[in-house]
Amino acid sequence: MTIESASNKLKKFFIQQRRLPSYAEMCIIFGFASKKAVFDLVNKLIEAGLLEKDSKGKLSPKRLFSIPQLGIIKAGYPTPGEALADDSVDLYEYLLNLPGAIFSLIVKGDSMIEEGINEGDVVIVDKYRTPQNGDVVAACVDNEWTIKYYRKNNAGVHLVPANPNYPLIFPKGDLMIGGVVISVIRKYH
Amino acid sequence: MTIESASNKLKKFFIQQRRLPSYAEMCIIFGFASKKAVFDLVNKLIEAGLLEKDSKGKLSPKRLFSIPQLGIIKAGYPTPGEALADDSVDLYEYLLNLPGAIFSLIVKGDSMIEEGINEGDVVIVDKYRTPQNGDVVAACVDNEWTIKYYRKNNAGVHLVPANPNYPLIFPKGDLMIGGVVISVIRKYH
DNA sequence: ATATACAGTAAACAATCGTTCACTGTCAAT
DNA sequence: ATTGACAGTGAACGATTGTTTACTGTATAT
Repeated sequence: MTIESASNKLKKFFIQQRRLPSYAEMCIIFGFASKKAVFDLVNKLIEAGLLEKDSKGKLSPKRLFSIPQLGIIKAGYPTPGEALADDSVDLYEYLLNLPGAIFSLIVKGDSMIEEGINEGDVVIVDKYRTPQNGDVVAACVDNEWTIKYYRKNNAGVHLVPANPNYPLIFPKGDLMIGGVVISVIRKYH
Repeated sequence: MTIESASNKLKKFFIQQRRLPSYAEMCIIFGFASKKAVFDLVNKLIEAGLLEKDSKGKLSPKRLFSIPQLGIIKAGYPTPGEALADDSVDLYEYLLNLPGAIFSLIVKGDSMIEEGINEGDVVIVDKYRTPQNGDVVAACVDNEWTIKYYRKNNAGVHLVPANPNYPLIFPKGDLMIGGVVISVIRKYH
């Protein structure tokens, strides 16, 4: 049983059950007859930095779900750059740290395309954040949901699309801000 | 102790420890002196659909980290639309189901801005996916990393930026495709 | 042939696990 | 004043936990 194969099996279990298996369960997963074999393997996984034990000796995934962050990539001209860093970003942690009062929406249309929000993207909206000038907001204008820039001046609030082909929106009736867009997630394929 | 407050405390614990606390630990977290009080509260959380017990009676988070998906938002003109759905997307699950051989990069520059990839965005790259024509790829051209469209014709492979202000790249030397961009994550603020 | 290291088995350990039971107080309704 | 419903205490339960120890092969190196 290689470390690689073991960590994959733990990963699969964690995704399905949202917890790590006990040593007895690992016996089944790994095909061992003795918990000692699991015990040794787990210690290797800890040494490899994939798992860790907290102060109470309880097991938890450490790097099991972290995505190695290789550095900064130039999207403009390729420029002489430093070697890719060996850092790692924990998206797991990032997502779990989102505030409590959030919801997500699937974007349809292209009025925010110049902001880099495409059709099909998922936007995550914080309900209770107070919108600042220039924030991307999900708003309900005259009973329809839309996603636009939030603008406020002494004339009042209006909504601006990032795509200049679309007009500004000056809400005639009621304007309800559903929340401020705090994250955009796009999945290719 | 309200369900709301309890689930927030569990959430906080899970984010820090990547596991649910035991009933004894919950006593401390919730401020109870008896595990029975915890037992009752956990049952309420299960009834509320926030936690669940698997076939072995082990506790795991259910909706604790799911983000309610309220539906589809029009980013173009506000159009008469259906009421927002009461579905829910589990980003937690989405992230955990990413393939194994991935890494992430922070984007610098604006050559992919028309694809909706902005400076500061995090792109997630699958190392081993075979790039198709039109895929966004992270490539190492003449020893520099860059992110571009992948184009292949009978003349060979070249890289195309989404921003027309930048030139096509015909690799003189070696071209190494670091991988295919499978996801883009942007965080505002 | 012998020694050494490695990987797994099998059994036992105290500690902790989730669960249950009988009980205590507190509040609201009758 | 009495009742009933809640919410929590405190102690006890068998089961399971992670860990340890002694042992068994099997392969490699000397």
